[in-house]
Amino acid sequence: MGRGKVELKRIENKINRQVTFSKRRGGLLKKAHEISVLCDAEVALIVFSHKGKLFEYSTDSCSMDRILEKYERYSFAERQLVVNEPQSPANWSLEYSKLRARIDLLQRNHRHYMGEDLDSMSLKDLQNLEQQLDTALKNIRSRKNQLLYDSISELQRKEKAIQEENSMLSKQIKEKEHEIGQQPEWEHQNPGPSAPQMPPPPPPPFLMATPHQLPALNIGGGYVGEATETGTRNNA
Amino acid sequence: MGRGKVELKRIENKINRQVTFSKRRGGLLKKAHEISVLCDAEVALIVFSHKGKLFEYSTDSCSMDRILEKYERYSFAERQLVVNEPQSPANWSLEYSKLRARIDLLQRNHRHYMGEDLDSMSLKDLQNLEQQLDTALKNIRSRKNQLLYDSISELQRKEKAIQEENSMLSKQIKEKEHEIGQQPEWEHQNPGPSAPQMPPPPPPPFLMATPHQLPALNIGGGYVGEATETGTRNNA
DNA sequence: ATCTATTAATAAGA
DNA sequence: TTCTTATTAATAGAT
Repeated sequence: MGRGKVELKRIENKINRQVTFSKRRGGLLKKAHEISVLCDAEVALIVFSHKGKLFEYSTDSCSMDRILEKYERYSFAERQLVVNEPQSPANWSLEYSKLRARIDLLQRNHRHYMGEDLDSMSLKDLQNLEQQLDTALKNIRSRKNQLLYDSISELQRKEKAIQEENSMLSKQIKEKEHEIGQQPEWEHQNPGPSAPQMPPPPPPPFLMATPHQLPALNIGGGYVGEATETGTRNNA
Repeated sequence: MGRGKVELKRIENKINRQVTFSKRRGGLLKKAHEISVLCDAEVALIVFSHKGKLFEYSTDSCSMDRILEKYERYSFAERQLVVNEPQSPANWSLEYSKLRARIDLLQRNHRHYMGEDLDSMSLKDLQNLEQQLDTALKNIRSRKNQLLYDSISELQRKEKAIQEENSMLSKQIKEKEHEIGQQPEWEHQNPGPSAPQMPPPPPPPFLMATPHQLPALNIGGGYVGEATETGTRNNA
């Protein structure tokens, strides 16, 4: 819109670029505000000019910080925060405050995840948080069950191996007896040397802990698992 | 732009609002990208829909996180929030690593709270985490219900006040009629001026959001709500 | 989602 | 920076 189409590439003329920036920046902030009001959306817009000057807009009902915090809650691709060790002493102070800021943010967030400091949160935020925790809880329980099942399988495997070893040993003993001759006392003490059916061992102790979370522990039968994933991510 | 001017206020029609949001969101992201390219600016744009769905744009040369980090640096610089700066240079390095360690911890923690990175956790850890999240979830739901009940009380209070005002006005009208003489037409238009039993108002809109989370909120009769949206993430 | 009549944004020029 | 104006772009309402 304007006297002539404009190609989507960096404007090389410096003056022109600055003028365009100024105009479009106004338009962008305006549109951000409009969608925020018209559609009841939460918008956070940050623009740094080429020269590094900061311009920002955020939906007034909540501050920029609040939206960024919310964003972090969503964006669980955690920032790995590549902080280069400050080189010169002049940078120390700056880097230090950066870290402090980040810690504050994380801590605030964490308190929310602990179900604390909820007074500042809106109903909608609470609902989102609830959903996230619910999903997390499902994942955690799923993982826990997986560990339990693994343990059980391992124990069963061991049991089987030991039983087989047992049979083997019994057989060997019998052979020895035949070679050397009868030793009736032994027979008495080991009445069924190769008894094929031993009673199953008691369940491992941790199974007693939370019985209600293991509704269908069909050991040796089909696998019972649960798939959980609510939060999906689309990238276009 | 469009068939008719549009007033800068919340679009009350839900369908309309959603359509407009979808269209303008596209426009906004596009314009953000354009200014970013044309003018060589760094842009970070975060939009949460009314329902809490996240949309974002950030200048590709640097990630969203980098821009947000930069923003925080600016923001904090402006607020001059220089937190207890370490005093002697000898301490700086130490303090710095301390903060780093703390951040790493918080981040790892946060992922666990999101139900991620669980492979490294022991069964005991998982059980603890489960317990904590369960408690947190209870708090959050409790707080949410508190908000809902507060809203309801407030609405009921208002309703009562309005009804009383209504009765008062009706009474005044009747008195006027007596003074001036019969005006039967009025009587017809206001059939029951001080009707003591009005039908209950519909439940407030937010009640429609998550029916299953409000097991006992039988206010003004039953209702049927709609399911909530899970947090998804789009990147354009 | 697609189509257009309109309005809004803005490029270029002053 | 600001104003003007010719043009393009965005989009409201309808389909």
